[in-house]
Amino acid sequence: MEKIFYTRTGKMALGSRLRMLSSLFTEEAEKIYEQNRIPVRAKWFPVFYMLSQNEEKTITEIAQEIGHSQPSVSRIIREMTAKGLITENKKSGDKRQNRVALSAKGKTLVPRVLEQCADVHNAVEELIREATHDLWEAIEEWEFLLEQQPLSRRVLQQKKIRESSQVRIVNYEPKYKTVFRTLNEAWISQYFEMEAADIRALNHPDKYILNKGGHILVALYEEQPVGVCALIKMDDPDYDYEMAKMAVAPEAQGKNIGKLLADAIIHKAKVLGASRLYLESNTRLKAAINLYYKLGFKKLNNRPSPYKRANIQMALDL
Amino acid sequence: MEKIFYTRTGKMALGSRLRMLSSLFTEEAEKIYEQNRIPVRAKWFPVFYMLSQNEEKTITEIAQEIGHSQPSVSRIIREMTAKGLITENKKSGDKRQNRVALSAKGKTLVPRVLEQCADVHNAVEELIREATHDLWEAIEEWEFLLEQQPLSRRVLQQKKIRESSQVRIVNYEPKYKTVFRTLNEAWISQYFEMEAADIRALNHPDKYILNKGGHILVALYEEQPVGVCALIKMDDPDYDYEMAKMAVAPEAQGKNIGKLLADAIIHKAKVLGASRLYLESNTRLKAAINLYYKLGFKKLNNRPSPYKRANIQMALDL
DNA sequence: TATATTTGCATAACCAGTTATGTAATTAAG
DNA sequence: CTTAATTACATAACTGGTTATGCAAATATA
Repeated sequence: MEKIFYTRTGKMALGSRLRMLSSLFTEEAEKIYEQNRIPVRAKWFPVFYMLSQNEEKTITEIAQEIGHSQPSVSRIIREMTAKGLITENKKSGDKRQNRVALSAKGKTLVPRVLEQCADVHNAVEELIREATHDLWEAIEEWEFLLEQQPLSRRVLQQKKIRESSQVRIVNYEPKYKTVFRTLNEAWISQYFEMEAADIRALNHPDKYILNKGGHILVALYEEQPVGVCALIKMDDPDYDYEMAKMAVAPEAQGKNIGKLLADAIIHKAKVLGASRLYLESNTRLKAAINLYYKLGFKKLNNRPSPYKRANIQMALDL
Repeated sequence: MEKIFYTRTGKMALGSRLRMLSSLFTEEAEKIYEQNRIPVRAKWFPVFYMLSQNEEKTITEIAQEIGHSQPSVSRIIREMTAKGLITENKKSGDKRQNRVALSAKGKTLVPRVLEQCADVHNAVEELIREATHDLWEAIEEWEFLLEQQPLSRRVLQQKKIRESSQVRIVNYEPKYKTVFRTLNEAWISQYFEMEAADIRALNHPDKYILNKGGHILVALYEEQPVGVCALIKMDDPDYDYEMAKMAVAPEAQGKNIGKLLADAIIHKAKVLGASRLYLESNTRLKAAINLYYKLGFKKLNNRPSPYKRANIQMALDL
């Protein structure tokens, strides 16, 4: 492969580089058996090795132990049988099983294969010593890291980071009045029903939110308003503000906008000197509840609410 | 794959680990396209990327640039065409060529694919930062090291090292008389013809070699004599000894025995206080001549020889 | 004890690549 | 200017793996 291609596509090429390196190894392995005149195919090795550990085994056992699929082992056994390395069907009780073992001819090859195996081991170890970056350790580590969190998840996170950087949170202006109403109407009427308190607040945000000492923030993605959230002054002496009326346009979801809005609202509350935030929601809104937990909100016990849909209430100490 | 299997077979499993890791990447790549709703197969990426660099290209050009075989690109282009991403056959002069380019539909996907490509790049870079062993660098280094000397060569060297350690060089004893004769007869009559001087020396090594102040060393492999070499006292004031009658049994060749014998002979000569060694040979014996050069012997100009087959003469200053 | 489920494995079909092959178009050589 | 060699590419066949499928044997369940 052209080196140029790698450097131009960046780390995206890691997959194909791995493929190339692994196919190089496969080819070389085949050559090694040839040069030692061992009549065993390189790809038989795992099966051969398991059987060299003297006991007879079933196809499925071998497959599990070497991490191949059962049909793959099935075929390798067929090929090895054709070359006379395997005695098949040493039937035990279970007639479904194909208990296989190395034939006499197969057994005579064992020491040579194991010697060669040791040579390969040493050659690889020497390569590792020669290199400054330990490929073996690196693979082990990557297997672990990718098991912790698969590449696809990691890429998704990168996407969110990238898209977050294209989001701007701005203060409410009269031109966002419609957006504030429609975005909220959308999710409320999708999951629940619009209530009197909703209609009041959404139709007259100045009167019911802003003029009472509240605030509204708007999220812009590519300069278009796609999310809103309100910080409403409360009368309750225990709480300073309520975080409410958070809505993100469906087409802009998955871009971390909810989180960015909430962060901005919390920051705003702190700047305003608040020490405790309140919110109410409904457990059907899984993603939202999840976000609130991540922000540090804690569930609290019933407090009267003007909304029928509220079945969970949470608070955050700033 | 069972972790146990790795640890038991040692570094031999490197190939299959690489294969597993690379197939993991392939699967994840497919998922990533899916989760971003990009209607492009992961395996199309290299081709797509090349074409996104705006110019139209021929199949073969693409294949060379991305390092795939031509039929592989041919098929990818067919698949992409079926999905309407490619406009084919933008015919230039050469009617054999299939000049392809992204269609309008294909072009609309370019920014999304490139964005995703950047996300993958960043995700991998973060993984590299997270890991202590740099997989990317390791692969690069291994590609280089294996290009310098392929794995099969390295394994061969390991084999030689292992077998060398099973070789013992011992002094001649009367019981090795037959071996000394037959091993030498074998190669002489295979390549040339036995001459009078050969027959004398091989039948009466005591009289013609040992009693004249010469020595014979024997190489044992698994306690069997498989190689011989003689150090013959010379009359010539310019040279102390001649290294001659070196022979290794065909079945024991490739185990570095020739080298070990020669080293031992040279060492013996030094111990005996010699300062210059002489040998004669024939250029048809490529492997032998090669060995002599490696030992430091230098070609010299004609000196009379009792042997017809001698067409090259060499000397080594100790 | 009859029936449903599970298991072991062979076989088939698929996959993403490869090498080998055939053919038409082009270029080089006589 | 004809013939030979080369080139571009599609197609076929192979490779080393996979998943899907089907069947018979064994086990669990009613």
